[in-house]
Amino acid sequence: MTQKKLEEKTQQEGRSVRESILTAAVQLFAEYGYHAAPLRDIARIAGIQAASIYYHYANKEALLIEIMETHMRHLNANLERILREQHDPLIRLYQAIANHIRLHTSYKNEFFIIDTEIRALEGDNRRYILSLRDHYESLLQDLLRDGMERGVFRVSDAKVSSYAIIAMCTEVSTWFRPSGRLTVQEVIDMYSQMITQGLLTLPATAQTPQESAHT
Amino acid sequence: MTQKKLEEKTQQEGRSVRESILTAAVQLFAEYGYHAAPLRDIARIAGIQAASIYYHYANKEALLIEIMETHMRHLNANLERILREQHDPLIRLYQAIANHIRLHTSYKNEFFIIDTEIRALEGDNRRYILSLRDHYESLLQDLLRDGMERGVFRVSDAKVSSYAIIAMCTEVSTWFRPSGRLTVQEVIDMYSQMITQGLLTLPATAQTPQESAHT
DNA sequence: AGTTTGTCTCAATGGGTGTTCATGCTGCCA
DNA sequence: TGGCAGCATGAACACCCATTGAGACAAACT
Repeated sequence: MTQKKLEEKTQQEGRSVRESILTAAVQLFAEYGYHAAPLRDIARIAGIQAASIYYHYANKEALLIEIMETHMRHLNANLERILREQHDPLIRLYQAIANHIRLHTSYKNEFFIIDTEIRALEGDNRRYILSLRDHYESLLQDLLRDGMERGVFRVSDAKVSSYAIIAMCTEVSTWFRPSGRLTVQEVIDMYSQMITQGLLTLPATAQTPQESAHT
Repeated sequence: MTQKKLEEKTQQEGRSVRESILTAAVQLFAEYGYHAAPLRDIARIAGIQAASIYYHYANKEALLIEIMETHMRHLNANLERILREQHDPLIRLYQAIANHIRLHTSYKNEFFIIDTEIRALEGDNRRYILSLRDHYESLLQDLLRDGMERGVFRVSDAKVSSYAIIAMCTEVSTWFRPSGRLTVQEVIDMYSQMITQGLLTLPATAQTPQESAHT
């Protein structure tokens, strides 16, 4: 089949078979987990036979990798652009949070898979996806450290802070519903406020209580 | 075998076979995931045959439930005690954070399983574990709402704030190492400060930037 | 026309899975 | 001494899985 004909067929079906397979995989990996999602079910949802998947992908793991790589690259590219275009630490942080939450709500299932199925990968594949995640973390850490040096952010452990920010913003994907009570923008502003200002009404002059913590 | 003799054997072996099975299950569920952890491997680590597991547990899912129930109950019981014994919102919050992080670092694997394998449960079991989680969330939300009413915490969405706090404190279990750079106590204080005071040096008189968020 | 190329399918393969069951062993008690 | 309860086992069962390979079919090219 020639390229011209292929594109016609793609347009005709609305999207290529390859995409149908990936969409089905996202759905089932997110719902049941990678290991509990049979290739046959993915094929059925995509409207083909299980064997046909192997024409488009090398194996089951290749589906997982493509899902993870695509969206991790997307996340990284956006953050890199923000760091390139903005230089005020507070605006950078806000936009980083917005980027993270927007992608994690727009591609709920995909990012949920990234968060829960890394251990299903093996060897080089695992290392590769982890390197993308590490890159994202270090970009955010650079942002935080720069803000601390400029006196905008309180001096703290940039690594730990980045983990905390990523964790809370990532988890939005587990409860957010587009039809729910809050809009994405509202969630972004809430998280931004919580991350920058915390929960207290007044800046504590005294320290956070550290006595009698343990009963 | 009489009860007395059973206990002797237990002491002798250091712990009962039942516990060995559970310990092995925790290890493998955390490392490979519930579905990817074969019962035969669990048995081998516990030093018995796969069939022997069925004398102690009804099936594989029973292992998962026991792990999840034990530690969710533990987490809840501690938070309930804190709310009973403490009434200052700030101390309550600090101790809630400390409790969460202490358990999530002491029982890393167990809580990691709770967070990632709920979808492996079915029907009533799933509902039961989810109800324990919901209970924990509502306890924390009560704590936050009370603090807001008393003017200690900035008024915000208690639900969303509780999700954010839980998410960031939970994720500690994925990176914390007892032999690492930070002690548990240091981590607790960092998170407590970040949650209550945020990242900024100064309380922002102006609003968090909301313009030009989207590129 | 015949040939090639892209796409898909059917049927089979080989291996792994949770679980069951009949049986064996061991120490206790009557 | 015989029988019983607790515990463990090896072998089997029934199923499900990812993957493969040979072939079917259609469209496109020569």
